[in-house]
Amino acid sequence: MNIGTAACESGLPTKTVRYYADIDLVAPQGRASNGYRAYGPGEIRRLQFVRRARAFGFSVEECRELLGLYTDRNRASADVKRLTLQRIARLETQMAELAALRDDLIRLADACKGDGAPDCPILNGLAGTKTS
Amino acid sequence: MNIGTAACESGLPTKTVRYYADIDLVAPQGRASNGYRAYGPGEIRRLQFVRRARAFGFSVEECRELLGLYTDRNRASADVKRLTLQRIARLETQMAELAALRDDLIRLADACKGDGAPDCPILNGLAGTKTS
DNA sequence: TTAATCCTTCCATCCACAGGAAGGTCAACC
DNA sequence: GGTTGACCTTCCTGTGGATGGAAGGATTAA
Repeated sequence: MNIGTAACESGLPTKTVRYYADIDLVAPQGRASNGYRAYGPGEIRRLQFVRRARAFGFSVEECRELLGLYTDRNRASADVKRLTLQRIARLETQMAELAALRDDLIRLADACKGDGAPDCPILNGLAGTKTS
Repeated sequence: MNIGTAACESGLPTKTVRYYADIDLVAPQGRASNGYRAYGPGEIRRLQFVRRARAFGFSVEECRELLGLYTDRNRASADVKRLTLQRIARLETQMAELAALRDDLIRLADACKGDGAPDCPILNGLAGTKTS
């Protein structure tokens, strides 16, 4: 299977598949006589796996680790669960930070009439001037 | 005021202040005779402004726009409010996406006993195998 | 005087690719 | 046989927003 087909089957852009080969995340089976990368069903499965894990926000390095566990027949699901719980915790933190930001911005926006007046509470807020 | 002092006063790393000068986001007043960047109170205020706006998640380009409005005496607060509301909407979207991810991961993690057993529902889930 | 600190420029690095140039390969069609 | 067009290769550059470091000049305190 050429890289185009592999990309199509795995749902990844060709560039990404080539990139994953470059960084040795998912290496092709080998090379055809013309130098083309050759992919088999196993690589497709791994590419799909990485695509899903990336969509779940795992970094490429985490994907590498997950792939190792995925491929390892003696894998311990405890390790996988650990990574997943870490990822969940990171998501919670990110969400809390975003929520705090949003609340601050909402407070600023609420104080702003939004007309053409030159005195803008948002700018004052960002400038550190007291707003309330 | 030299760049070190300006960095200290504004709460930004020296490197970042220099970077902002390079990309012409906050230019120094001028240069001293020895070539050192010279900052005044006005620049400090703008650096602080950018630091806060960046902390609020505005991109550097948005900061540039906000700075323009901040500096413009005939600024219209409607423009500022528009940017802020856009930013809030973007935050809401991001949070919703993160929440969806988290819920999916929690569902996977819940299905996983987390023992040493080789059959891991999380890996199966990431691999696209049916889990429920 | 000398050591420490500060400043300058320039270059490299991070993440995870994306875009594009220059050129080789292959199948189909006229 | 020629030509188009799709596909493949490598290599280089750029993204955002800095950060780290090297090499070298300036300033300052002891």
